[in-house]
Amino acid sequence: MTAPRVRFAPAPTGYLHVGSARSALFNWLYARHTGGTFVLRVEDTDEAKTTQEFVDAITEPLTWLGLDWDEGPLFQSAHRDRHVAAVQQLVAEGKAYYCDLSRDEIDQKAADAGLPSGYHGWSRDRDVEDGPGVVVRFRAPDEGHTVVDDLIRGRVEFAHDTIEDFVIRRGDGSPVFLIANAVDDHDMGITHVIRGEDLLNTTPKVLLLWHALGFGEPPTYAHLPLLVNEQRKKLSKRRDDVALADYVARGYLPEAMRNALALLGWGPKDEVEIRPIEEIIEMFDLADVNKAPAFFDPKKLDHINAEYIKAMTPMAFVEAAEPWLTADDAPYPVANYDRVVALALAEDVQQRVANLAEAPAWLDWLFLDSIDDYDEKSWTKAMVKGTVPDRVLDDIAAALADDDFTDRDRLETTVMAVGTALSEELDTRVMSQAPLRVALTGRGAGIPLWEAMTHLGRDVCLSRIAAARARLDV
RNA sequence: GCCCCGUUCGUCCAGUGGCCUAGGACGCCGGCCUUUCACGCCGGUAACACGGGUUCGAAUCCCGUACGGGGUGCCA
Repeated sequence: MTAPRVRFAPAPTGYLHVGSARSALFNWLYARHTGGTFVLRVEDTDEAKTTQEFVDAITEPLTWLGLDWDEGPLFQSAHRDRHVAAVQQLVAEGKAYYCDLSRDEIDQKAADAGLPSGYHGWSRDRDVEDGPGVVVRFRAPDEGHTVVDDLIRGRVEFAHDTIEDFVIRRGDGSPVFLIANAVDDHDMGITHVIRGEDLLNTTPKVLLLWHALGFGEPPTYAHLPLLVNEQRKKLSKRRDDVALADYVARGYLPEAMRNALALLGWGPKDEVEIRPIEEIIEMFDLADVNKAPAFFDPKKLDHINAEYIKAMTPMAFVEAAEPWLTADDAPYPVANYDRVVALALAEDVQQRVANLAEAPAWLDWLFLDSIDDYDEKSWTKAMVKGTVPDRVLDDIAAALADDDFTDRDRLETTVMAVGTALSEELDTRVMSQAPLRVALTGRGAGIPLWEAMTHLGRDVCLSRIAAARARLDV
């Protein structure tokens, strides 16, 4: 048995759809699992010129995901002569014919004849001459059926009388994808066609052309279940996040995205979901792919991404997060960003974020010149409803007045001691950390204070405590 | 309308005739840890769409019904 050759054949639409990315991934997994070849082919059959920008919109996300291809990108448009020749061959052999009927005329004829809408072979024997606006239709068999032996779905039968004489060349002379697919898959020696279920219905047409062209043994097909949204509808560009680039922008890691995508329609038998791609390649098998559509759950993606983030080294995390940490819209003056500080606090941030884009919000107070906006609820809770916040702040300021702020443990001990002392004096529980946190960060929750305080430094800490204390008296 | 596909916890997946009083993960709920929020740990919630067969035995095989989805273009 020869090594499999699979292909991922996206249309150049200007972005890579997550559903397409999943198809690409499954092709890639199958190729890597079997030691086969993964071919990238851009399906630019239509008129529209394929610009470099549109090609990049496909290759960049694939590269980001780590899905390397062995051949390509090949362009369907480059083989147009072959496609046209195939059409001519079919016409010459009487297996296809010219038709000059417009869509309106076809609808009219169907209505007049009381037939279901659609084309009913009216031009088969009209001997239409080729010319501008004239299409070529394939003479579909009237009887019998075509069987698609699908690796995922099993045997699927299509009765020929339900397949109309479909167009294989447009009025402008351009071949449609059906014939281009048959010819290219044949010429490129593709052995397995792995794609979305939305293409299942087109398969018998391609097979019919394949055999009419005398191509011999056709590829094996495997139709993947569709990716759907919460409403169980096919992911649509309009209301769903379908562009892979959007996920990149929101700080998802390629390894996490790839892992998450691999879990849609397939799952490892040992039930360990988050694992190295090498293991997934090892275990992957098309025969194990599910048939039912899968909802791409953002919550699950977040969880997987969070796990990958926690597993990163602090350095790797900071480097990966820096595009967000140093973005123009960061919640602090970007010039204040300090990698050393980010690195020192990375682990605390890593266990709190689901994606890289969330990182700046946890570190903002370290890079802000001063706290100008206190979170209202936090302020109320710690400073208004809290127990003697004024005393807490005063005592902390006094206790820390001579500290050099280099020892995180000492800072913690000192601050906690203030709470303990006050608790005894007033015979009630006094929390010293809450007012301090609000004074320093403007919020009631966040990463641990102590290490961060050593980076913020004595002067900044003390002045923020004083600022909060002053606000308390207003 | 016609053609095709599908149906295991809310979601994703495991399960390919007996190991299933159906397992894991996410979510959710509760608890522990904690002078923040998280993390972590422990526990709980919850499903074989329905009806007929076949079989000693069915989530697993067959048929039907219901529901959902996809396709019905000179888009791919």
